[in-house]
Amino acid sequence: MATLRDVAQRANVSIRTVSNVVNGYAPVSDQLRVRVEAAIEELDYRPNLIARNLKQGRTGMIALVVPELDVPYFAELARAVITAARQHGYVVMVDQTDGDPARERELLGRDSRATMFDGLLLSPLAISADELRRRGNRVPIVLLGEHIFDGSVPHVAIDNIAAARLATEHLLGLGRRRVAAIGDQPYTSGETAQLRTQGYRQALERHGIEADPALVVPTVRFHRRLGAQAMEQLLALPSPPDAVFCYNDLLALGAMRALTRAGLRIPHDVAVVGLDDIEEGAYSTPSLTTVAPDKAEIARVAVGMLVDAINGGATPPAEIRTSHRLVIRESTAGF
Amino acid sequence: MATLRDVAQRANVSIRTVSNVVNGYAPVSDQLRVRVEAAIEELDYRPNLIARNLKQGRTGMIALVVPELDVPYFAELARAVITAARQHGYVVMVDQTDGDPARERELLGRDSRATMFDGLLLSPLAISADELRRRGNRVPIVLLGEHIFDGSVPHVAIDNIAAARLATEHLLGLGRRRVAAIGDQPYTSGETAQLRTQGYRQALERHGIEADPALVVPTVRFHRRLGAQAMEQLLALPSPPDAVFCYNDLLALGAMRALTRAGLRIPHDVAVVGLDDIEEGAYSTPSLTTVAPDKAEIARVAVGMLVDAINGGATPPAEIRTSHRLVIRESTAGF
DNA sequence: CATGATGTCTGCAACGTTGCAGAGCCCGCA
DNA sequence: TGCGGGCTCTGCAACGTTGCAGACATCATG
Repeated sequence: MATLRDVAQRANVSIRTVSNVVNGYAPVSDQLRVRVEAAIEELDYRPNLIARNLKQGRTGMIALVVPELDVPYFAELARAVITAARQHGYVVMVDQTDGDPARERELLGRDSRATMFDGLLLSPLAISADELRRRGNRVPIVLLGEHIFDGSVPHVAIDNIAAARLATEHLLGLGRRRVAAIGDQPYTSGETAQLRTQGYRQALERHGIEADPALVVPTVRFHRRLGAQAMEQLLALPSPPDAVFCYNDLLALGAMRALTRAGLRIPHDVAVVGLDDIEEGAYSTPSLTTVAPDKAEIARVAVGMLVDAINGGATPPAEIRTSHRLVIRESTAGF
Repeated sequence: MATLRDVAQRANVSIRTVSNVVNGYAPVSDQLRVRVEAAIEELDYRPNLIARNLKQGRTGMIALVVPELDVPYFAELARAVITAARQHGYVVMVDQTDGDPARERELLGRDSRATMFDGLLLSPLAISADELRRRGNRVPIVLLGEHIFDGSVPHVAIDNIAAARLATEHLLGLGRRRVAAIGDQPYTSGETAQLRTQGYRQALERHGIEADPALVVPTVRFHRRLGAQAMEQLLALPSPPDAVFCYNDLLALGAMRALTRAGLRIPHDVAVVGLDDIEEGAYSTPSLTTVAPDKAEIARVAVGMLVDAINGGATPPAEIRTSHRLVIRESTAGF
């Protein structure tokens, strides 16, 4: 690989001048510029970005860390983040933790590659705010999605309680009275799920319906298969539900699959609502009513905050609530 | 951020010794090691990876470039690549081109960030082998997926002709005789699609069935909506098909959606086969028969070749065919 | 013609790290 | 006691780039 030095030698100018030509910094006479550009061309010189990064103390890269990249929600979010980052001149390194707490913690550890990035977008599953706070002031971090939040780390998420309430009230509005919930996670790291359960309960309460504990089915993760299993469990109840709010679309798609297999009609026998608005739900049979977070907005806001933190240094840690809306499709609207 | 120098000062040793402790290179006495480690701890020192990279001439990062990250196939592939790369000690920068030829070419251009990576995995849509060859010997590249190949760039893909033939013959084996194909791309950059069309034709030929041009519907891209549109077009024919081979699962899911909406039964009226084996197809209603490429194998082989090229220097450009198999589900097997 | 202003170009140092070669020390052995 | 060898530790230089300060030439101006 040709370096600035090689080009300088060939063009018979100083290294510095070549650098000036490459970056368009200082004024360079046309004569020299032409000569330098010719040398660049002949040697097929390309700037060594690593050296440039070292010198400038920045890489122009941010990292996006998600649990699983092939979960449609994260894939769609990743796409939005890449697009948003690009508009600020950043590229995105995507990594996944497989939901493994140890892998999440690696990020904060001593040998983390985090120093290669100007900033970090993290969608945490297991890591606590406490751990994050203790990490000292290193690379700027913005959290994506809900998590216990103590004000020390900026984060961007929808209002999970309101979103869950909206979904549940939609089902109640259809006249359903035995509304189940799939996806609760009543243990430490399941804050998002717990908030959604709160929203679900609030909606029931507002309609004067007593919550039936048997109708709230926890799942360790938010995958199709677990949604199907949970639905089967609900159908086996003495008095099965006439509607289900699933904490994400994958659970809902799995639940619909189980309903169909059981010979039940959606929404006639059981209405289904999801959350995430992944593209798959718009094409499923039946198509899925869902609460849609504005992923582009999440990405835009999060990347914006991160870039501010990178440039400005001290942005006040903020907790941003992005918008969501109900998208009504066949799974609650007739077929 | 503390540097080696800071730690060295605090521990009263040379910079070099600190470096040795950090990297475990030379033997260091326990006494010194403890002192250095204490200083590291107190200053919360972390190695500057950019400087290390510059010194060592490698970054430990490879880039994966795909058209669209939220297309399930690419998301699943990306996950497999990240996993495979991790086992070689590499992390993966994922970028997407949105299928924009200009964005693909940027990668090879002078100001590309490609110099930040030790290697490049590229799933090209628009770029030609010719352009790739001309790029001179820079970062090692391995291509993913089918593309016109002249032996100058290594690439990894399934045998598209065989895969398409397998799908089509499965439909013919069910006794279907009007087998349609959705997804042809009879223009420059559509080599993958063209190969699948060849396989489709070969299967028809082997069964002595004359190909009906009206049954081959091209689509500009491989998305659900286009699959639905193509299916509607086929249903409008005077003599509609009794089976469809879709060039990927998304097209197939869209097609099934159109069939269901039209009140037709799958597979009773029309059988459907896709290609890619995305998880979504296992949970659709009906679930989707598909030809499954071994994505883990693709990732493993491609990353392996890339790492070899990075280390060894000159690996012979090879064209690797990875395996595929037919996964039979409800869309061709009764409901 | 002297002067300063302007316009080009350059050398030096530094970013933080690691490779290399060698310095100093201590130990065991003759 | 002297010497060689092994074990620790260190200083220097370099990776390829850019910031800075300044050198030099040219030009306009008084």
